[in-house]
Amino acid sequence: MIRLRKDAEVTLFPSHAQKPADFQHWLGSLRGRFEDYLTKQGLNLTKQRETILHCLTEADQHLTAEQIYDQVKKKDASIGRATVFRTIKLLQECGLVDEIASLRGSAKFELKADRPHHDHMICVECGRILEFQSPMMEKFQDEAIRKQGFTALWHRHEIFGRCKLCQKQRS
Amino acid sequence: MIRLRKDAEVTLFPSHAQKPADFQHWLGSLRGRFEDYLTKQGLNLTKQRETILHCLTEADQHLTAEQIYDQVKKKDASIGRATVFRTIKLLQECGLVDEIASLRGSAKFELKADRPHHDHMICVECGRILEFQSPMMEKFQDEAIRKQGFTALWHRHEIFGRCKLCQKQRS
DNA sequence: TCAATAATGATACTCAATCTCAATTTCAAT
DNA sequence: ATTGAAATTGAGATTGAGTATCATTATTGA
Repeated sequence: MIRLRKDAEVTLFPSHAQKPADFQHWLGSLRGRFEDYLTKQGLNLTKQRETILHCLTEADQHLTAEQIYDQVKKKDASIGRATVFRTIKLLQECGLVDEIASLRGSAKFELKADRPHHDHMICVECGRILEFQSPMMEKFQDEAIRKQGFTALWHRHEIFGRCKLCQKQRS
Repeated sequence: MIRLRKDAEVTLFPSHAQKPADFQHWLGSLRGRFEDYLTKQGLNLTKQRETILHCLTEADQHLTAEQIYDQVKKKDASIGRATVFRTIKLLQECGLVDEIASLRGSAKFELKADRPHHDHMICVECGRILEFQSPMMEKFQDEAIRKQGFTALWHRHEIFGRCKLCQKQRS
């Protein structure tokens, strides 16, 4: 028999993460982590890659690659689309960025950085993405993985439906 | 404090579902459910749609639309790709088929029919899809949905990693 | 029967994402 | 600073899954 504390069940997150108080320091530390990873791979932190990371830190919502590209062009119009895609992939590899499947079409991305793992509810009406966390859910997931003898690399848990606001507008 | 029975936690499924003993009866009942849905929508159960459903009942693994198309052509070479895509969509709408995101590229589909809800582990090496079920995980998920005031329509919970066999081959 | 509607298959198209490749930049070792 | 190897880039071509179009065929209900 497993016993659970009721208050440990589920936590809702605000719809987009709050920026750290010391933004510059935070940005610097992320840049450092990116550079460490690149160096380890024999790659360099170019100004394009820095610009793209910078745009992601400024975003306060989940963005598609195209939306990131639009933001990037405001800072440096010469950066190409391919570079944005390539850099997002690098950021995923080093664990700084997570991909979230959008309803249809292009994927959306979020800066993971040091945020705790969380899952998503995606509104099929307005596209809003809500975040939640449930350590107990993770616990049972891990149990399934262990039982199966599987080695998990990453996972996605996405609930599609209608958010509170869009339900109101319907009725 | 919530108390859980340890044996209610996690169930693993065999990698592909077993066929019901009375296959013909099962197929007939699925055909009936499909027809009911179509009729309700003012649509007809054509021989093409019947053939596609039939192929899905015979499959013993998760298939991409293209793979379903290949199977369908063995039964009736005149059926077009578009019809396969359209029919899969109809089968999803009436709850007979579920979509599973594959690692990359095309989606995979499985016949849901009366199988209990389950989630998937997807091996990034060999593409194998393993199934598991955790009522408790669902419970916490529902709690998050309730707290958020969300109305869930469907969800996907997919764990990507390496299966037991592919780990062995690596070491 | 026959008009209205549904369904089909071939093909053109869309769109995100990836690939190619020549040109440029960066780095490490002189 | 110079140089050669390797990394990086941007433009544009390409891929590939899925969708839209549309003329033709099938089905339905009056």
